[in-house]
Order: sequence, then C-alpha cells, then structure tokens
Amino acid sequence: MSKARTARLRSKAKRVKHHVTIREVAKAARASVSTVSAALNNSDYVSTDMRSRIDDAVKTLRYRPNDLARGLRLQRTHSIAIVVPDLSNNFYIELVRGAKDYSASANYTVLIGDSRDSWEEERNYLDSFHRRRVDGVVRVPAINAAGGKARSILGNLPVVYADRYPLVRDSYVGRVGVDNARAAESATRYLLSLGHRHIGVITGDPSSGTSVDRLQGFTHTLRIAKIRPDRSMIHTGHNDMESGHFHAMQLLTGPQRPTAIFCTNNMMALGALAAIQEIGLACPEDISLLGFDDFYWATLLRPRLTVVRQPAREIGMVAARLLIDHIEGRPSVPSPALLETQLIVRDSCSPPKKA
Amino acid sequence: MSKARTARLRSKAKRVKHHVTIREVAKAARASVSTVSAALNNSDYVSTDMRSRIDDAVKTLRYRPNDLARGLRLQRTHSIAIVVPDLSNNFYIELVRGAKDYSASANYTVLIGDSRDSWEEERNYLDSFHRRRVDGVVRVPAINAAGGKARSILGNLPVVYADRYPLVRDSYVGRVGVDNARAAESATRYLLSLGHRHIGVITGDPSSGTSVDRLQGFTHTLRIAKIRPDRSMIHTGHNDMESGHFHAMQLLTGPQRPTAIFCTNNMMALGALAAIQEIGLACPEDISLLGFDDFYWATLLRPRLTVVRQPAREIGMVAARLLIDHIEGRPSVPSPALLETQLIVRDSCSPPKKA
DNA sequence: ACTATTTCCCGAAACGTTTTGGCTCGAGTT
DNA sequence: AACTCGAGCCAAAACGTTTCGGGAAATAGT
Repeated sequence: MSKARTARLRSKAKRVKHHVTIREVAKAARASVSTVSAALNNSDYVSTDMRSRIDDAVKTLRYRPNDLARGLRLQRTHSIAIVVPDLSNNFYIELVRGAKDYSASANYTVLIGDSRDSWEEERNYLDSFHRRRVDGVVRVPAINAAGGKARSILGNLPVVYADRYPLVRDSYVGRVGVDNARAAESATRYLLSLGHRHIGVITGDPSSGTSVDRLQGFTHTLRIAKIRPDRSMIHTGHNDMESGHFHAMQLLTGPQRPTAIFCTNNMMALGALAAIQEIGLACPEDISLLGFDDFYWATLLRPRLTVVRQPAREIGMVAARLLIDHIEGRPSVPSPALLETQLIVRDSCSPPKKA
Repeated sequence: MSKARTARLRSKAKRVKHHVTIREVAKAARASVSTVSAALNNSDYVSTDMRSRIDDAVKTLRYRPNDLARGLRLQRTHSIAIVVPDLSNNFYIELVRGAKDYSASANYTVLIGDSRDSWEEERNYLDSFHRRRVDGVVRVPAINAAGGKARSILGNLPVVYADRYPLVRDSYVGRVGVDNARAAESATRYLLSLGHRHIGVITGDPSSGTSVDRLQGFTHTLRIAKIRPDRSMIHTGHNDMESGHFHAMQLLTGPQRPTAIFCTNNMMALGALAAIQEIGLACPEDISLLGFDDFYWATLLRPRLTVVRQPAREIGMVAARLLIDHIEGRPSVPSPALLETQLIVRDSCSPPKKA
C-alpha cells in the first residue's frame, strides 16, 4: 500500500520523463508481470484471450521493453561492438555496414566506434562497450594499439579481428581479412608486367600483420623477378592522406625517382596523388600510381585510380558471423578467413616512359 | 548460506564468462557494497585507508562497473544517440565526430546510427536506442521520415535536429544547421556574378526544410536579379550520387543546356561531375559546377570543386550541446542555431562561354 | 560526565526485466 | 471418487548498481 502510494506520489511529482514499464502493462491488461513477460517472449501457455489483452495494453501504452533491465537479467545484450580506425575511410564504412547487416539478420545490434587510429580513443570505446556489456567486439585495432593492451580492458569478451591483426600473441576467437601477401603480389606483378623496375612503396605501420604481409608480398615478388628491393624505395606511413603525401613527396623528389608508386592503403594513395598533382607530374605518363582498397568515387579522379580491391563489406559480414557464431556456441567458418581481392585496372598505371 | 552456496556452485559450473561485480570487490576490500559504491563515485566519508583498499581490489580484480545496472538504477545512461542518413558522406562523418567530441567533453558517450536514408532503418535505430534508454538523440532524419513518425517510437525522449529538419509540427528541444537560404543565395549570386543566366539546380527532397530553404534562396536570388526561374531547370534528387548523375544528365542533354549547375548537396555534386565527365564536357569551360558541403578530397578532383562549405563538425558539436544542456536542465544556446557557411571558390566555376 | 556532532561505514530497498517453482482449475483416467 | 495431468496464471528471487536511513565510534562542546 504505502509502496503504491509513494510510487503514485512520485509519478505525480515528476510527471515528466518516466518510461512505461512492464508492470503498468500488466495492470492495464489485468495480468501479472510474469504473464506479460511470457507473452512478450511469446512462450507457450498464454491463452489467446490474455495474449490479446496484453497486446492491446502494449500498443495503447506504447510500451518499450527496457534493454538495460533485460540485459542485466539475461546477462547478455544481443549486441556487439565494432571499432574501426577511421570512419572517413570508405573501406571501413563498408566494413561496418557489412557487420551491421549480418548482425541485424542474426538479431544482434551493433555499436560503432571510430578510434581515429588512436589507442587512447580506442581504449575509451572498448571500455565503454565493455561496461555496456556487449556480447563481443570486432576490432580493427588502432595503429598504435599493438600488443594485448586491449585484452586487459576487455576482460574475457570474445573479439575477432578484421582487416588488421596484431602480431603479438593475443587471444581472439577469429580473424578475417584478405590474403595480403597475395594481393600485394598480384599488384606488384602487374606493375612489373608493365615494365616498371623502380617501384616505390608506401606501406603501413609494421605493428599490423596486414602491413607486413603486404610489404612482404611486394618484396617477395620483386625477388622472384630477380630485382633486388631497394630499401630507399620502401617508406612506412600511417595509413592517412598526410603521410601518403609526405612519403610520396620524398619518393618523387628523392635522388632516384621511381616510375611507379604502390600504396598499401587508399588514404595513402590519395595523399600520393595529391603529391603528384602538386609537383605537376603527369599520372600515369610520368609516374604510375597503384592503390589499395576501392571506393565509390575512385572513378571520379583523373586519372581514374587503379587499385587492389578488398571486399570490405564481406569482411565485415564474415567478422560479425565469426563473432556471433562464437557467442552462440556454434561452430563457424574457419579462421583466419581470407577473402579474395581483385586488381581493378583503370588509368593510373601505364608502362614507364623510356628514360 | 544456501544463497552463497548456490552462487558458488553456479560460478564453478560455468567458470567461463562471469564479470566481476561490485560485491566481489567489496569482499576483497573487506568493505560493504555501499561503501565501495561510495568510494567509486568518490563521495566523501570514505577513509583514506578504506579507499586505498578498495582501489587495490578494483585494480587487481579488474573491476568494470556494469552500465546496465547503473543505468537501471540511475534512470539515466549518460549517453546520447545520433542517427545520420549516410555515413559514407563525409559531411555526416564530420558531424558525428563533432557530436562525439562535444559529448565526450561533457562525459556522455554517443551511439551512432546510419540510416542509409531509409525510414525503416532509422526506425530500427531509434527503437533500439530508445530501448537502450539513451538520454536523448540528435537526428538527421531520413528523407522519407517526414512527419512525427519518430515521436511515437521515441516516447518523450528529447531530440534535436541537425542539418535537416521536418516541416510538419514536431516537438523537439532544438535545431541546428546553417542558414540555408542565405547559403544558397550567396552561391547563386556568385554564379550570377560570373555571368551565368541559365543555371540548373539539383535540389533535395522537399520534405526537408533544408532543401526547400536552399531552393528558395536560389529562386529568390534569381528574382532579385530579374531572372525568371525556369522550372525545367529545377530538378529534385535524393541527395545521392546516383540521382545527381541522373538529373545532371537530364539537364545536360535537355533541350536547353544550362551554363552552370548548382547542387544542394555534395553527393549530388559528385554525381553531376560524373555525368559531365561521361558526356565529355569540359568543366568549367563548357559547364560550371557548384556543390554544397566541402570534403577532404574535393581538391583531388579535376577541376577542384567550388562549394558552399558547411561547418559540419560545429553543427554536430552544437547539436550535442543543445541536447545535453536540455537533458541536464540547463539553459543552452538559442535554437534554431544557424551557423555560418562559406563559399569556397576553386576551379569548377568560370564565366560561361560566349554562345 | 553527559550530550551533540562528525566521521565512517553498513543493510536494505529499488530500478525493470526473466525465470523458477508452485498454485488452481478443469478434464481425463482409473 | 480419487487420482493424475496439463493449461494457464502468478509471486518471488535474481541480475549489479546507487541511495537512503541509520548505527557505532570518535571527537567536540558544555
């Protein structure tokens, strides 16, 4: 009684806010809370009469279950998180969308984090997701997030790596990406086949397996072709436009200018293109440019960019799949899952000018 | 006793999972749950000795508070949601980042939704956010999300509109964007000043106030200049590349080709550029192109795009500010908050060729 | 020496769900 | 007539927090 009264008083005092609860639905439907719950989670053993009364009440009261309470009780939230290093990079948008679409089909919601390639930011996101008790996370780690730093803040949440992956030992339930070595090989072979012998490469941070694989694929192919990789031609950037620009500048104005530049990610390719335009070189006549990752406006650029295309969306989908399968204790696809890349030949590469 | 025993048994049975709770921290620190809570929310009246014992326990047990429980008890989650129509549009990324940065500084986390400009998708996001009991949402409504549809699924959650806003009556706590009419006016005046008299315009869906304001600014300026707006020059698109391409094609191949095209958003400008390139027209010599919204790679295009720049990041920040101020019952900046635009003149507009 | 105050701590209730076990009622089986 | 059984419903406990109302001990005030 007194309980009911204080409740009423309170609700009168702050008529503002106040979300409608299952209890009010129960009252309106002349049912008990547990019956309403049963009806909502459409269990058996609810008469059709009762069920319709409850449905009515839900509708007229506009009841929305409280996922906080639900998650608390159930000890799982039916949600996963995905954190990527750069949302303004279309590759990651597509990856996120893939993850989101798969998750939706599996009845999971996804929380998105955008670390801007900073471990600080990523940590904040991971921590926040952990406190929200997501059921797992797919992670494209920030560049300076080497090592198992994340483990300690994620507790024993399952994580799957997408695109990038750590080189140090870290426990994860899956990994998905492309065969980076092979992708870089095919790109390099293409450049070689055009006749290039002096190829500059701008690669990403070596703390990511992705970058080392790509670089390794590059040098490997060179060696196969009996060309000794020239260390001065290999630059290490940070996967953003700025460092692409910077290192392309170095390459282009250095003592020996390459006839082609291979960038192991799309942002750096854009930066390189900017550098080329700035210097006033003609691409591909003076210098060929080969990028990684396709994006929807790559054909708007002049020259239209030749790239190694990664199936970003599929990577996201498979990542979500691996994670959710694991959460639900199902066997899943084999991991690491390596998807196919594709060399998309457009206009930014041509045979080198005769010197 | 029996309680303790069943707990122990369960924890032994599924040693997997299991998040450490405040209760275990309390036990480890030889404190009560309430004291630990007090210490964590650093209230007064906790001795330094006790506090350090608790800190130790927290650290060694790697305790992370459960935000579900917290939110449930507190009846607020210290989080807001933001849903935008297209994450692959850089304008919205910047907007989201602005919102995120402001929120972080105010100790709020933000959940991101990407509706792909579909009301269906947006509804799902809003519903999910509502069930998660975010404290408010900033919304850039999907194009077909006219009317107060959202209200019914958001209950009485506070919402602030950013960029787009609904024309129908809808209760919201704030709105932020730019003065779209003025922005379109300045763009139009610029084109007029270059000598253009036949200007095609590709505008967005008229269900958004933003679009009608921009169009109105355009026609208004024409009238001021004693030019009668030609209805066949006014096309209504969907804010994406495809429709920009389509309508530009219509304009360019129509009976009377304009000498300039003004697009009221960046995606449509890109589509228009694609159309121009496809037809083989020279821009700006044959046709001038003026876009809305700047983006980081606008200077990589040839010609470099002339655009009306909106302060996307600031819009996001102000939106978050309005929302959070409202949530905390503080007075805020006046709404609608209209930020300044800027005409960024680059290479895509020039005087029309003499006919 | 007694009381008032302050400091430090704790137990219990509450937030909104789901689940478990049990109750009641009527129908079917002996 | 006594019983089993299943259908349909419900009360209460639990999930992990915070907060409220005290209580005990120490300190201060008379």
